Amino acid sequence: MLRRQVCFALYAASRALTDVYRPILDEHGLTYPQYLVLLVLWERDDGAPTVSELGGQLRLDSGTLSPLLKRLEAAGLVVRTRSAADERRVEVGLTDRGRALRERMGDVPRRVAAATGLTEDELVFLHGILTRVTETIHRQKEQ
Amino acid sequence: MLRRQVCFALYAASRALTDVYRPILDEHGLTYPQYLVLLVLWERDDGAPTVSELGGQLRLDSGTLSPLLKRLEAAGLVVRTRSAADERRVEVGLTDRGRALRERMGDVPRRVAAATGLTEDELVFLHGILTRVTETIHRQKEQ
DNA sequence: CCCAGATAAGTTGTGCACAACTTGATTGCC
DNA sequence: GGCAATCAAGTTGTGCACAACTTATCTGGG
Repeated sequence: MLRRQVCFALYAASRALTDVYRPILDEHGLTYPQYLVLLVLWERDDGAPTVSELGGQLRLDSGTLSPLLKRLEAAGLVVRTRSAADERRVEVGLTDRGRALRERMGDVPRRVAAATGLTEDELVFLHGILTRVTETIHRQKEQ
Repeated sequence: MLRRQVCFALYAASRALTDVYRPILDEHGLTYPQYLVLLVLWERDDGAPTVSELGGQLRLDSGTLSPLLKRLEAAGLVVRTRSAADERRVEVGLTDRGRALRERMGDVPRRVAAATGLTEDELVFLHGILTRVTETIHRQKEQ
């Protein structure tokens, strides 16, 4: 009964994969959600996104992001600055240390993918199906 | 970069699906992990499993389960009793109220599956791949 | 029989997630 | 220009997850 539920499979797989990340990210003193935030920042080093923009990409709200970003700032990886144009916004930018981390963590995705034991094709397929589930759900919620 | 990672897709899909469960489970005053515990108990109403056995099925430790079970007990859905044979163990059994809930929640899986927008075949395939990922990871960890 | 090591559950502390709320800034309608 | 509605970020409170530790019980080798 439990074993047949896709939802449990998804929940268990997500936690199992986080278990794979944990020791790897721990070498850099990061948690998985912190790593995700850095991925977004590395991707668009041009303009520093606001907390909301980060939340839009990761689907996390300020209740989660505010303390997380405070910890990343305390670790010297990001800086938070009030926008001059709109004082409500807070822009999140990388420090040199945060930027430098990108190179040192370049092999993380490959190491994790290897630990899943899936082929390239399976990973692509899995990615497609999961993304579709997520988008279907979010589309329904907006209506 | 972020969008391409299977791990993010898995993390996002898992949270999206929990979002689908939340309002449905909320009707019964349950959280998703609490619902999973009840699924295990409903499945084997013969013998009351111990905390460890529950943890083995759900891959959760006593640090997570102890307070969760205390809340389920406070809600009148389960009872925890020290095993007579081995006083270290605590057996988790259903109350009448906990058993009765099974009927009332019978349509939950169908309602959630519908919200994913996936076909039956896709759900089966997704389940297979996710289970395999989880087991591959856990097998590696044990070695 | 005894006690060292193992085992089961619980506790403590940290870090997400998320709901509900607060505070301060901005926008649009009049 | 004034102010109600909106919006961005942060705060508070609850409930997982999980590591590290504590306490109580059990087991097996000597």
